[in-house]
Amino acid sequence: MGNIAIHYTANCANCGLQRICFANGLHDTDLSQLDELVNRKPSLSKGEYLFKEGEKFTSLFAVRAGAVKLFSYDHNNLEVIHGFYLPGDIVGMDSIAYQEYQFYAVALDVTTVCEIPYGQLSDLATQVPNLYSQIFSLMSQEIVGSRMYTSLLTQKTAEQRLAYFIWSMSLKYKSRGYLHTKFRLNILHRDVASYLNLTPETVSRILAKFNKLNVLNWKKKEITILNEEHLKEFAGEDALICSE
Amino acid sequence: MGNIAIHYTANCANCGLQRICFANGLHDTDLSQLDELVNRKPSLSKGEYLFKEGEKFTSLFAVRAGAVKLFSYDHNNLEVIHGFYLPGDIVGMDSIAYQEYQFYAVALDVTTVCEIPYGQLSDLATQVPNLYSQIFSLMSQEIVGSRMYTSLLTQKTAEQRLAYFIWSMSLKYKSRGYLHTKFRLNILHRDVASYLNLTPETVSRILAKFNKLNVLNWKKKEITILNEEHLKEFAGEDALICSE
DNA sequence: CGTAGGTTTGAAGTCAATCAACAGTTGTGG
DNA sequence: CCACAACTGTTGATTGACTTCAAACCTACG
Repeated sequence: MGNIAIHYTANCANCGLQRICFANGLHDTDLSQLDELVNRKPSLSKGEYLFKEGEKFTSLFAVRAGAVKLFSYDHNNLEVIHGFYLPGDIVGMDSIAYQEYQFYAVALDVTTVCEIPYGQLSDLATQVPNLYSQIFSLMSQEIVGSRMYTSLLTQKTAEQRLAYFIWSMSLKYKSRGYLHTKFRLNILHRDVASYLNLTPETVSRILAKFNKLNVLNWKKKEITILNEEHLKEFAGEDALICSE
Repeated sequence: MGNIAIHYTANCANCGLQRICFANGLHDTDLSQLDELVNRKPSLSKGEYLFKEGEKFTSLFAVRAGAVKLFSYDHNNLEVIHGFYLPGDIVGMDSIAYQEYQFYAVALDVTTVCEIPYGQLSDLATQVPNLYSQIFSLMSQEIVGSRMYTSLLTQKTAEQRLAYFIWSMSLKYKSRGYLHTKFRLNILHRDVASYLNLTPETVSRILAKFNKLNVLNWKKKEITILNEEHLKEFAGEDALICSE
């Protein structure tokens, strides 16, 4: 069961995610400049931190593989989860305004990221206006995404929230070209509950219901969607905007 | 009771809000360039729209006086309120990523705004790196602010939410140099309820309680805070970060 | 001065949380 | 590789914070 190390040089030009990363809309020459400042780290294993709350803000991170959760602690020292980041997502933009990271970011699985030093990105952008537009656009999407998340938590029932969450994960995999009706999602039910502002008990009860109704099955980190239409209905008719 | 029109030329250099607007940290020469692209509109009266959902995105708006609410409609055609904007706040940043405004923005009172055409702002910023930093910073603050708002709605009780809302309004007036224990706030209880994800009935009941306990009084658009310490306690010990 | 929209107050209802007990899963050390 | 401990997930009974429904009372403004 030894792994054979596959050796190739990752770069922005050959990255399958460039359409949804900073690289979107850049010319080849600009792309190679962006490529040069990206620091490609070795894989993080489960439980390793990208950054912690209060640390000096230095870089943004683009997720290339795996999954990252962003969280803080409430006054009872319980985790409050602000989001899950999958390949193509950018982590850390909320910390630009401040000198330090605002939250904790931890790998949920074996995860690879591109580290993008913010100072250098910012410098490069002064020479590449398209890059600025791209950063603005991503930040603006983050604001709208955050408003939509708030609507999800406040306007929808527990059942709708969970159905929407799973449906949007499925959509994400679909947009990345993966199978979207059966995929691995290494997120604890407890963490999903926290993200959706529910208790693990409630999540468990709703999953039991979905399973009974043959809508979907979530066992051992593996999600199987059995009835997409039905799932969408549970998510609520006026499905929220999904950025991708 | 006729008004005497006071005639003077408003500009960024003499604006009392420059520290919290885009102008923050700019040199005099850059400031005058920013000043030139700002379009100062005549006052809006109550009920006039800055923009509507779906309209082409052209400009950001800095509130100079009055109040603006940002909202959309839910599936029952009821208003969902995303925020209130007071002097010094910037409206519209969530729409940068898209070609069109994402929400409705309406004046709640007689309101004056500076219209900042986004294309021109963006062009100017390519020549003035400090301006870029300032835009990034404001957007990043908007993201963090949005996360904090979500925490408020999901982690706090109805009583804490309302106490925090009033307390943060008071702080805002304080930071702008106004009296912070007695001020006019032309926001309907119904709108506050919507913003805090409560019903008007619940807001009414809690205000009755605060009034009975001599914590504060909110009658006829006028808020009087009688016991600041007590109000802060009702808002919850680990008071949320307030950006200003 | 009258009326429509906003607010208040009380009674009844509900969704999801909490509490509690058990079952299944994972990971670790002997 | 098994055994045990610690963690994670499930299920049922009960509770509570806020909503919903209903009706009366303001108050702003034509």
